[in-house]
Amino acid sequence: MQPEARQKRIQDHLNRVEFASLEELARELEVSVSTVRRDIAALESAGGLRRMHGGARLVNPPSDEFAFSARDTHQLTEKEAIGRACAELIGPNQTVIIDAGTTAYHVAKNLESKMPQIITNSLPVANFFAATNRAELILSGGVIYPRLGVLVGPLAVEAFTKIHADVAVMSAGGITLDGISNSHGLLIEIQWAMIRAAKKVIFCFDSTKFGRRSVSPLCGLEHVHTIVSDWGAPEELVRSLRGRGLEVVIAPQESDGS
Amino acid sequence: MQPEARQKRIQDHLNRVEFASLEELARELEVSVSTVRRDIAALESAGGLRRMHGGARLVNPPSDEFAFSARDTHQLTEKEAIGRACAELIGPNQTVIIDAGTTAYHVAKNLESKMPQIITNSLPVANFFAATNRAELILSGGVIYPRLGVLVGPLAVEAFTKIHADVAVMSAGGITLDGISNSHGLLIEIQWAMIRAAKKVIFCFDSTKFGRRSVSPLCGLEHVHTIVSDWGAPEELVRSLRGRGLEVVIAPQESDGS
DNA sequence: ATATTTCTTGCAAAATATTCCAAAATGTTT
DNA sequence: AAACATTTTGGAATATTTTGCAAGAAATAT
Repeated sequence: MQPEARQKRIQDHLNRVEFASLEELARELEVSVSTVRRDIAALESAGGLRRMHGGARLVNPPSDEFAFSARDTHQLTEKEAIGRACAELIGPNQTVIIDAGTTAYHVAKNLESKMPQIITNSLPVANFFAATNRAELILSGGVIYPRLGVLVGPLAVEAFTKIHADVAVMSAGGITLDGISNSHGLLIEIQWAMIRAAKKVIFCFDSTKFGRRSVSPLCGLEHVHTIVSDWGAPEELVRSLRGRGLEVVIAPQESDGS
Repeated sequence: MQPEARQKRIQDHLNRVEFASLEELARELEVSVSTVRRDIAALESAGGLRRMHGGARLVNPPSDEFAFSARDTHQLTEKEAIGRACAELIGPNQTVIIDAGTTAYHVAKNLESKMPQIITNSLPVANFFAATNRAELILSGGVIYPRLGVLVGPLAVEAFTKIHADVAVMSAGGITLDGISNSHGLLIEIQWAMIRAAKKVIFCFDSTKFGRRSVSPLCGLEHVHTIVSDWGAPEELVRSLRGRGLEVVIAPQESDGS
């Protein structure tokens, strides 16, 4: 097989899995590890991927988690359903804040057709729209928090205190009747700024987050207007939330396209 | 079979498979490898396909990836050499501003070992460092300029007016004795802010940029401390620049660990 | 700390490209 | 149809590129 064809296959493979070990690629392409090594070196120069110890990873990953990780695919269909349902709550040409985090990312993916103006501190969201050109995307400044691809720090907070938005699409680590909490303390201050900047606040939780309390409390339920979750959300808690005057949207299980 | 008909079959075959090896084509058309070789040579000069080691490839692949700023393969080896040479000018633990643009991107790729603090408005640079903790990366805010993955606008300018850096690694569209110019007017204001924010200003140009003048003037040479280019830079202009007191670094053609 | 895996580098073997030439095929003229 | 000129083809000898391997260096894991 010719080098260029092989390199294209490597790039394609990586576009699907985001990270691949050399051995994996060598087995798949039926060439030696040395050859794969040379190929990914060439591809790195071209800029499509980045060489890592043990393999190669995509430079602009479409999501912030490795797609091959089994743990992620677990909640994937739920998050996609939530993404579709939440996107329907958002009208065309609105200004919408997108929080960092996988669930909010799935909402963003469904927003393309609404010609929105998006404001975010999430690198994956930015990458998604940088490629498509169907939305105006404002990225907050900040320092990159390595594992998550989130922008944090004073620059990020400041960006959100200076703007106003129609909607904020948020996600967090847990929700109880006492309020919403998140596991990453660094994000709390930014999320606060997001909530204050938006006229309407939507929180997205996959159903495993219900009744869970993470380390850092984020805000009380009085700051939230709408909650979107999947079909697995505990009925009783949903009822209580509605009793508090919150709109709770449950995404339907069936998927049309996938 | 006549040559013309055979060449048409080759082109058709390639339109289906995108890549084809010589042996494959020879078998399919029942002619010798030599003949196929001559045919694809003819087709290449006609422009329908591109010849490569082992076979041929469609010149215009149907599903070519979206063109992102970092994927520009023009003057690739030169830019990589410039990247290596320029990285050597930067000390460990420095605060470095990296301009958006392919040449500056190649500098960034060589900076990881220096434990730098990087400040940039380039999404490709951010993506490159997104998964490492060997560099602290600060991304300016701003709205994404779609094709290039650059952050522009007031947020971006403001981010650079508020910070200070040891070095700024810049790139631009052209350099003459009158000064430096760039083709994207949107970037001028940001680049100005970068230059003001840095104690030392390094400009990287591949040699094709010498003597070229782009539409928007950016700054005079008095704001520049160092210029890095490749071995193709015109001697006379280099001498003149040195006469003006500028440090001019010419990257060596072969890659050696100097 | 040591042990293991992965990376680099240099080299020989294999695969592919280039150039040239004679045989075969095609076209032209008598 | 025969003789000749022209083009095309297949193949051989020689460069060039690519590939796989192995030993030492570097990075990561234990």
